[in-house]
Amino acid sequence: MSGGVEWALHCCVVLTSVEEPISSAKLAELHDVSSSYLAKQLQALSRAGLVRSAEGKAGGYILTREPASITVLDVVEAVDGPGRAFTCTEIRQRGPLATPPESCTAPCPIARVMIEADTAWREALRAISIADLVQDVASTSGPLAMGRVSAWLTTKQA
Amino acid sequence: MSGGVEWALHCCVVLTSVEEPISSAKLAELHDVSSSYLAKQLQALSRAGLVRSAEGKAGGYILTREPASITVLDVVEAVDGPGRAFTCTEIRQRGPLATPPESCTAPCPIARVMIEADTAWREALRAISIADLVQDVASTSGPLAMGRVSAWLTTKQA
DNA sequence: GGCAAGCTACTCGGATACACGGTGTCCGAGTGCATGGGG
DNA sequence: CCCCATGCACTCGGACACCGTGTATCCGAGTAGCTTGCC
Repeated sequence: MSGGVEWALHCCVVLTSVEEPISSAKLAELHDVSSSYLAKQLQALSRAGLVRSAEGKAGGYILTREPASITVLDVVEAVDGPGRAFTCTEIRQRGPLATPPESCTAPCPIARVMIEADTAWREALRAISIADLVQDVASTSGPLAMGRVSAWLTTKQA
Repeated sequence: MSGGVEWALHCCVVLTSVEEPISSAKLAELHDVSSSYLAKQLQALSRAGLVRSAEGKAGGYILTREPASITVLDVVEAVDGPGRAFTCTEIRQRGPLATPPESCTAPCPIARVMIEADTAWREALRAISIADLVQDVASTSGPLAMGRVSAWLTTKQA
Protein backbone atom coordinates (compact mmCIF):
# COMPACT_ATOMS: atom_id res chain seq x y z
CA MET A 1 0.00 0.00 0.00
CA SER A 2 1.06 3.56 -0.59
CA GLY A 3 3.39 5.11 1.98
CA GLY A 4 1.65 8.46 1.68
CA VAL A 5 -1.25 7.05 3.70
CA GLU A 6 0.80 7.36 6.87
CA TRP A 7 1.54 11.02 6.13
CA ALA A 8 -2.10 11.76 5.40
CA LEU A 9 -3.24 10.15 8.65
CA HIS A 10 -0.73 12.12 10.71
CA CYS A 11 -1.87 15.29 9.00
CA CYS A 12 -5.52 14.57 9.78
CA VAL A 13 -4.62 14.00 13.42
CA VAL A 14 -2.76 17.27 13.81
CA LEU A 15 -5.41 19.16 11.87
CA THR A 16 -7.87 18.34 14.65
CA SER A 17 -5.96 20.63 17.00
CA VAL A 18 -6.54 23.82 15.03
CA GLU A 19 -9.44 25.61 13.41
CA GLU A 20 -7.58 27.86 11.00
CA PRO A 21 -6.14 26.68 7.65
CA ILE A 22 -2.69 25.08 7.76
CA SER A 23 -0.54 25.09 4.64
CA SER A 24 1.07 21.96 3.26
CA ALA A 25 4.49 23.54 3.82
CA LYS A 26 3.92 23.77 7.56
CA LEU A 27 2.63 20.24 7.78
CA ALA A 28 5.63 19.04 5.80
CA GLU A 29 8.07 20.87 8.07
CA LEU A 30 6.36 19.52 11.17
CA HIS A 31 6.71 15.95 9.90
CA ASP A 32 10.04 16.52 8.13
CA VAL A 33 8.85 15.15 4.82
CA SER A 34 8.84 16.37 1.23
CA SER A 35 6.54 19.36 0.94
CA SER A 36 5.74 18.78 -2.72
CA TYR A 37 4.86 15.15 -2.30
CA LEU A 38 2.79 15.75 0.80
CA ALA A 39 0.84 18.29 -1.22
CA LYS A 40 -0.17 15.50 -3.56
CA GLN A 41 -1.64 13.49 -0.69
CA LEU A 42 -3.49 16.51 0.62
CA GLN A 43 -4.92 17.08 -2.83
CA ALA A 44 -6.24 13.54 -2.75
CA LEU A 45 -7.88 14.26 0.61
CA SER A 46 -9.34 17.42 -0.83
CA ARG A 47 -10.80 15.58 -3.82
CA ALA A 48 -12.37 13.06 -1.48
CA GLY A 49 -13.97 15.89 0.48
CA LEU A 50 -12.25 15.10 3.78
CA VAL A 51 -10.47 18.45 3.92
CA ARG A 52 -11.30 21.83 2.48
CA SER A 53 -8.59 23.86 0.78
CA ALA A 54 -8.38 27.62 1.33
CA GLU A 55 -6.37 29.54 -1.24
CA GLY A 56 -4.62 32.83 -0.92
CA LYS A 57 -2.09 34.28 1.46
CA ALA A 58 -3.35 32.68 4.68
CA GLY A 59 -4.60 29.55 2.91
CA GLY A 60 -4.17 25.91 3.74
CA TYR A 61 -6.26 22.89 4.66
CA ILE A 62 -9.01 22.40 7.24
CA LEU A 63 -10.99 19.34 8.17
CA THR A 64 -14.48 19.48 6.77
CA ARG A 65 -16.13 17.08 9.20
CA GLU A 66 -15.97 16.28 12.87
CA PRO A 67 -12.94 14.10 13.65
CA ALA A 68 -15.28 11.47 15.11
CA SER A 69 -17.04 11.11 11.75
CA ILE A 70 -13.85 10.59 9.72
CA THR A 71 -12.68 7.00 9.72
CA VAL A 72 -9.22 5.72 8.97
CA LEU A 73 -10.73 3.87 6.04
CA ASP A 74 -11.89 7.18 4.56
CA VAL A 75 -8.32 8.45 4.52
CA VAL A 76 -6.88 5.22 3.15
CA GLU A 77 -9.41 5.10 0.33
CA ALA A 78 -8.89 8.76 -0.45
CA VAL A 79 -5.13 8.37 -0.86
CA ASP A 80 -4.79 4.83 -2.22
CA GLY A 81 -7.98 4.78 -4.23
CA PRO A 82 -11.10 2.71 -3.61
CA GLY A 83 -9.80 -0.25 -5.63
CA ARG A 84 -9.61 -3.64 -3.96
CA ALA A 85 -6.21 -5.21 -3.35
CA PHE A 86 -7.23 -8.45 -5.04
CA THR A 87 -8.83 -8.60 -8.47
CA CYS A 88 -10.26 -11.87 -9.76
CA THR A 89 -9.29 -12.47 -13.38
CA GLU A 90 -11.85 -15.25 -13.81
CA ILE A 91 -9.33 -17.95 -14.52
CA ARG A 92 -12.09 -20.54 -14.36
CA GLN A 93 -13.50 -19.16 -17.62
CA ARG A 94 -10.25 -19.82 -19.47
CA GLY A 95 -8.42 -22.85 -20.75
CA PRO A 96 -9.65 -26.15 -22.21
CA LEU A 97 -11.90 -26.90 -19.21
CA ALA A 98 -13.32 -23.40 -18.99
CA THR A 99 -16.47 -23.01 -16.96
CA PRO A 100 -19.23 -21.53 -19.16
CA PRO A 101 -20.05 -17.90 -18.25
CA GLU A 102 -23.69 -18.73 -17.49
CA SER A 103 -22.47 -20.87 -14.58
CA CYS A 104 -20.41 -18.01 -13.17
CA THR A 105 -23.10 -15.91 -11.57
CA ALA A 106 -21.45 -16.08 -8.15
CA PRO A 107 -17.78 -15.23 -7.57
CA CYS A 108 -15.47 -18.21 -7.45
CA PRO A 109 -14.50 -19.53 -3.99
CA ILE A 110 -11.02 -18.06 -4.17
CA ALA A 111 -12.31 -14.60 -4.95
CA ARG A 112 -14.90 -15.00 -2.21
CA VAL A 113 -12.21 -15.65 0.40
CA MET A 114 -10.19 -12.68 -0.78
CA ILE A 115 -13.20 -10.39 -0.74
CA GLU A 116 -14.07 -11.62 2.73
CA ALA A 117 -10.57 -10.90 4.01
CA ASP A 118 -10.58 -7.51 2.32
CA THR A 119 -13.90 -6.72 3.97
CA ALA A 120 -12.52 -7.68 7.39
CA TRP A 121 -9.55 -5.38 6.78
CA ARG A 122 -11.80 -2.51 5.77
CA GLU A 123 -14.11 -3.01 8.72
CA ALA A 124 -11.14 -2.83 11.08
CA LEU A 125 -10.14 0.47 9.52
CA ARG A 126 -13.69 1.75 9.49
CA ALA A 127 -14.09 1.05 13.20
CA ILE A 128 -11.44 3.63 14.13
CA SER A 129 -12.00 7.36 13.68
CA ILE A 130 -9.56 10.24 13.66
CA ALA A 131 -10.98 11.26 17.04
CA ASP A 132 -10.02 7.85 18.41
CA LEU A 133 -6.48 8.33 17.16
CA VAL A 134 -6.28 11.75 18.81
CA GLN A 135 -7.40 10.26 22.10
CA ASP A 136 -4.81 7.49 21.79
CA VAL A 137 -2.10 10.03 21.11
CA ALA A 138 -3.13 11.98 24.18
CA SER A 139 -2.97 8.83 26.29
CA THR A 140 0.39 7.81 24.87
CA SER A 141 2.36 11.03 24.50
CA GLY A 142 0.74 12.94 27.34
CA PRO A 143 -2.32 15.19 27.35
CA LEU A 144 -0.36 18.30 26.42
CA ALA A 145 1.20 16.87 23.27
CA MET A 146 -1.65 17.98 21.03
CA GLY A 147 -1.56 21.42 22.61
CA ARG A 148 2.10 21.82 21.76
CA VAL A 149 1.41 20.85 18.17
CA SER A 150 -1.42 23.34 17.98
CA ALA A 151 0.79 26.10 19.39
CA TRP A 152 3.60 25.32 16.97
CA LEU A 153 1.25 25.32 13.98
CA THR A 154 -0.38 28.65 14.87
CA THR A 155 2.75 30.57 15.93
CA LYS A 156 5.40 29.32 13.53
CA GLN A 157 5.57 31.65 10.53
CA ALA A 158 7.73 29.72 8.08
CA MET B 1 -1.03 -7.53 -4.05
CA SER B 2 0.58 -9.75 -6.60
CA GLY B 3 -1.61 -11.19 -9.30
CA GLY B 4 0.29 -14.48 -9.25
CA VAL B 5 -1.42 -15.33 -5.96
CA GLU B 6 -4.60 -16.17 -7.81
CA TRP B 7 -2.72 -18.53 -10.12
CA ALA B 8 -0.97 -20.23 -7.23
CA LEU B 9 -4.24 -20.79 -5.39
CA HIS B 10 -5.92 -22.30 -8.41
CA CYS B 11 -2.92 -24.58 -8.88
CA CYS B 12 -3.10 -25.75 -5.28
CA VAL B 13 -6.79 -26.53 -5.70
CA VAL B 14 -6.33 -28.62 -8.83
CA LEU B 15 -3.28 -30.36 -7.35
CA THR B 16 -5.51 -31.84 -4.69
CA SER B 17 -7.21 -33.98 -7.33
CA VAL B 18 -4.11 -35.94 -8.32
CA GLU B 19 -1.33 -37.82 -6.58
CA GLU B 20 1.26 -37.84 -9.34
CA PRO B 21 3.52 -34.90 -10.23
CA ILE B 22 2.04 -32.30 -12.58
CA SER B 23 4.36 -30.12 -14.66
CA SER B 24 4.08 -26.36 -14.72
CA ALA B 25 3.40 -26.52 -18.46
CA LYS B 26 0.24 -28.58 -17.93
CA LEU B 27 -0.99 -26.29 -15.17
CA ALA B 28 -0.34 -23.29 -17.41
CA GLU B 29 -2.24 -24.82 -20.32
CA LEU B 30 -5.15 -25.76 -18.08
CA HIS B 31 -5.43 -22.16 -16.84
CA ASP B 32 -4.38 -20.56 -20.14
CA VAL B 33 -1.63 -18.47 -18.58
CA SER B 34 2.05 -17.89 -19.24
CA SER B 35 3.95 -21.08 -18.52
CA SER B 36 7.20 -19.32 -17.67
CA TYR B 37 5.66 -16.92 -15.22
CA LEU B 38 3.55 -19.56 -13.55
CA ALA B 39 6.78 -21.51 -13.02
CA LYS B 40 8.06 -18.62 -10.92
CA GLN B 41 5.06 -18.81 -8.61
CA LEU B 42 5.42 -22.57 -8.28
CA GLN B 43 9.07 -22.07 -7.37
CA ALA B 44 7.95 -19.75 -4.60
CA LEU B 45 5.55 -22.42 -3.35
CA SER B 46 8.38 -24.94 -3.52
CA ARG B 47 10.71 -22.69 -1.50
CA ALA B 48 8.01 -22.29 1.12
CA GLY B 49 7.68 -26.05 1.38
CA LEU B 50 4.03 -26.18 0.29
CA VAL B 51 4.76 -28.28 -2.78
CA ARG B 52 7.52 -30.70 -3.63
CA SER B 53 9.17 -30.59 -7.04
CA ALA B 54 10.07 -33.77 -8.89
CA GLU B 55 12.61 -33.45 -11.67
CA GLY B 56 13.14 -35.60 -14.71
CA LYS B 57 10.94 -36.79 -17.53
CA ALA B 58 7.75 -37.37 -15.55
CA GLY B 59 8.47 -34.59 -13.09
CA GLY B 60 6.29 -31.82 -11.78
CA TYR B 61 4.81 -30.58 -8.52
CA ILE B 62 2.94 -32.37 -5.75
CA LEU B 63 1.39 -31.05 -2.58
CA THR B 64 3.48 -31.91 0.45
CA ARG B 65 0.76 -31.65 3.08
CA GLU B 66 -2.87 -32.54 3.43
CA PRO B 67 -5.09 -29.93 1.71
CA ALA B 68 -6.84 -29.33 5.03
CA SER B 69 -3.58 -28.25 6.65
CA ILE B 70 -2.66 -25.71 3.95
CA THR B 71 -4.29 -22.34 4.51
CA VAL B 72 -4.87 -19.61 1.96
CA LEU B 73 -2.59 -17.42 4.03
CA ASP B 74 0.25 -19.92 3.55
CA VAL B 75 -0.04 -19.56 -0.21
CA VAL B 76 -0.34 -15.78 -0.10
CA GLU B 77 2.72 -15.42 2.10
CA ALA B 78 4.68 -17.86 -0.02
CA VAL B 79 4.05 -15.91 -3.22
CA ASP B 80 3.84 -12.32 -2.00
CA GLY B 81 6.34 -12.62 0.81
CA PRO B 82 5.71 -12.39 4.55
CA GLY B 83 6.10 -8.59 4.61
CA ARG B 84 3.27 -6.48 6.00
CA ALA B 85 1.40 -4.16 3.67
CA PHE B 86 1.88 -1.15 5.95
CA THR B 87 5.25 -0.11 7.32
CA CYS B 88 5.47 2.58 9.98
CA THR B 89 8.25 5.06 9.26
CA GLU B 90 8.13 6.55 12.76
CA ILE B 91 7.16 10.01 11.65
CA ARG B 92 6.61 11.02 15.26
CA GLN B 93 10.38 10.81 15.80
CA ARG B 94 11.05 13.39 13.09
CA GLY B 95 10.60 17.12 12.74
CA PRO B 96 10.89 19.98 15.22
CA LEU B 97 8.43 18.42 17.68
CA ALA B 98 9.92 14.94 17.46
CA THR B 99 8.96 12.53 20.20
CA PRO B 100 12.12 11.25 21.94
CA PRO B 101 12.91 7.63 21.11
CA GLU B 102 12.73 6.57 24.78
CA SER B 103 9.02 7.47 24.71
CA CYS B 104 8.40 5.29 21.67
CA THR B 105 8.38 1.86 23.22
CA ALA B 106 4.89 1.08 21.94
CA PRO B 107 3.89 1.49 18.29
CA CYS B 108 2.11 4.73 17.52
CA PRO B 109 -1.70 4.61 17.36
CA ILE B 110 -1.75 4.83 13.59
CA ALA B 111 0.58 1.88 13.20
CA ARG B 112 -1.46 0.01 15.79
CA VAL B 113 -4.64 0.39 13.75
CA MET B 114 -2.89 -0.73 10.61
CA ILE B 115 -1.38 -3.76 12.30
CA GLU B 116 -4.76 -4.63 13.75
CA ALA B 117 -6.42 -4.44 10.34
CA ASP B 118 -3.60 -6.46 8.79
CA THR B 119 -4.04 -9.10 11.48
CA ALA B 120 -7.77 -9.31 10.80
CA TRP B 121 -7.01 -9.77 7.11
CA ARG B 122 -4.53 -12.52 7.81
CA GLU B 123 -6.85 -14.29 10.21
CA ALA B 124 -9.56 -14.34 7.56
CA LEU B 125 -7.14 -15.96 5.13
CA ARG B 126 -5.83 -18.36 7.75
CA ALA B 127 -9.34 -19.57 8.54
CA ILE B 128 -9.80 -21.06 5.06
CA SER B 129 -7.86 -24.10 3.88
CA ILE B 130 -7.31 -25.50 0.42
CA ALA B 131 -9.64 -28.33 1.34
CA ASP B 132 -12.38 -25.81 2.06
CA LEU B 133 -11.85 -24.29 -1.36
CA VAL B 134 -12.09 -27.70 -3.00
CA GLN B 135 -15.35 -28.36 -1.23
CA ASP B 136 -16.70 -24.98 -2.31
CA VAL B 137 -15.75 -25.69 -5.90
CA ALA B 138 -17.54 -29.03 -5.72
CA SER B 139 -20.66 -27.33 -4.39
CA THR B 140 -20.53 -24.56 -6.98
CA SER B 141 -19.43 -26.25 -10.20
CA GLY B 142 -20.91 -29.64 -9.52
CA PRO B 143 -19.39 -32.68 -7.83
CA LEU B 144 -17.82 -34.03 -11.01
CA ALA B 145 -15.86 -30.89 -11.85
CA MET B 146 -12.80 -31.92 -9.86
CA GLY B 147 -12.95 -35.38 -11.43
CA ARG B 148 -12.86 -33.90 -14.92
CA VAL B 149 -9.82 -31.81 -13.99
CA SER B 150 -8.10 -34.84 -12.58
CA ALA B 151 -8.82 -36.84 -15.73
CA TRP B 152 -7.57 -34.07 -17.99
CA LEU B 153 -4.34 -33.70 -16.02
CA THR B 154 -3.55 -37.42 -16.02
CA THR B 155 -4.50 -38.21 -19.62
CA LYS B 156 -3.41 -35.12 -21.53
CA GLN B 157 0.10 -35.61 -22.85
CA ALA B 158 1.08 -32.12 -23.92
C1' DG C 1 15.12 -63.48 -21.09
C1' DG C 2 17.43 -60.41 -17.69
C1' DC C 3 20.45 -56.68 -16.88
C1' DA C 4 23.19 -52.66 -17.34
C1' DA C 5 24.95 -48.80 -19.76
C1' DG C 6 23.90 -44.87 -22.65
C1' DC C 7 20.92 -41.61 -24.60
C1' DT C 8 17.09 -38.73 -25.02
C1' DA C 9 13.66 -35.80 -23.75
C1' DC C 10 11.59 -33.61 -20.40
C1' DT C 11 11.69 -31.22 -16.03
C1' DC C 12 12.96 -27.49 -12.63
C1' DG C 13 15.74 -23.40 -11.28
C1' DG C 14 17.75 -19.15 -11.57
C1' DA C 15 19.42 -15.21 -14.32
C1' DT C 16 17.80 -11.82 -17.60
C1' DA C 17 14.70 -7.74 -20.11
C1' DC C 18 10.32 -4.94 -20.07
C1' DA C 19 6.40 -2.14 -18.09
C1' DC C 20 3.57 0.02 -14.96
C1' DG C 21 2.54 2.33 -10.61
C1' DG C 22 4.36 4.73 -6.75
C1' DT C 23 7.74 8.42 -5.53
C1' DG C 24 9.52 12.80 -5.83
C1' DT C 25 9.82 17.40 -7.97
C1' DC C 26 8.72 21.45 -10.43
C1' DC C 27 6.29 25.52 -12.23
C1' DG C 28 1.92 28.11 -13.45
C1' DA C 29 -2.94 29.87 -12.24
C1' DG C 30 -5.65 31.80 -8.69
C1' DT C 31 -6.84 34.22 -4.46
C1' DG C 32 -6.98 36.62 0.00
C1' DC C 33 -4.43 40.10 2.54
C1' DA C 34 -1.72 44.26 3.11
C1' DT C 35 -0.75 48.71 1.54
C1' DG C 36 -1.24 53.29 -0.21
C1' DG C 37 -3.96 56.91 -2.09
C1' DG C 38 -8.18 59.46 -2.46
C1' DG C 39 -12.64 61.24 -0.77
C1' DC D 1 -11.23 58.96 9.56
C1' DC D 2 -13.19 55.61 6.15
C1' DC D 3 -13.27 53.40 1.66
C1' DC D 4 -11.46 51.56 -2.50
C1' DA D 5 -8.09 50.31 -6.07
C1' DT D 6 -3.69 48.29 -6.61
C1' DG D 7 0.09 45.22 -5.86
C1' DC D 8 1.98 41.38 -3.82
C1' DA D 9 3.18 37.31 -1.68
C1' DC D 10 1.56 33.18 -0.60
C1' DT D 11 -1.37 29.31 -1.59
C1' DC D 12 -3.21 25.25 -4.17
C1' DG D 13 -3.47 22.45 -8.42
C1' DG D 14 -1.93 19.86 -12.02
C1' DA D 15 1.84 18.50 -15.32
C1' DC D 16 6.56 16.55 -15.64
C1' DA D 17 10.84 13.03 -14.58
C1' DC D 18 12.78 9.06 -11.77
C1' DC D 19 12.91 4.68 -9.45
C1' DG D 20 11.57 0.27 -7.58
C1' DT D 21 8.60 -3.63 -7.74
C1' DG D 22 5.95 -6.67 -10.27
C1' DT D 23 5.46 -8.94 -14.86
C1' DA D 24 6.98 -11.72 -18.44
C1' DT D 25 10.57 -14.42 -20.75
C1' DC D 26 14.51 -17.22 -21.85
C1' DC D 27 18.19 -20.55 -21.49
C1' DG D 28 21.21 -23.79 -18.77
C1' DA D 29 21.82 -27.73 -15.17
C1' DG D 30 20.00 -31.97 -13.78
C1' DT D 31 17.40 -36.16 -13.63
C1' DA D 32 14.00 -40.03 -14.51
C1' DG D 33 12.64 -43.09 -17.98
C1' DC D 34 13.22 -45.39 -22.38
C1' DT D 35 16.11 -47.77 -25.71
C1' DT D 36 19.61 -50.76 -27.08
C1' DG D 37 23.18 -53.85 -26.81
C1' DC D 38 25.33 -57.55 -24.27
C1' DC D 39 25.64 -61.60 -21.20
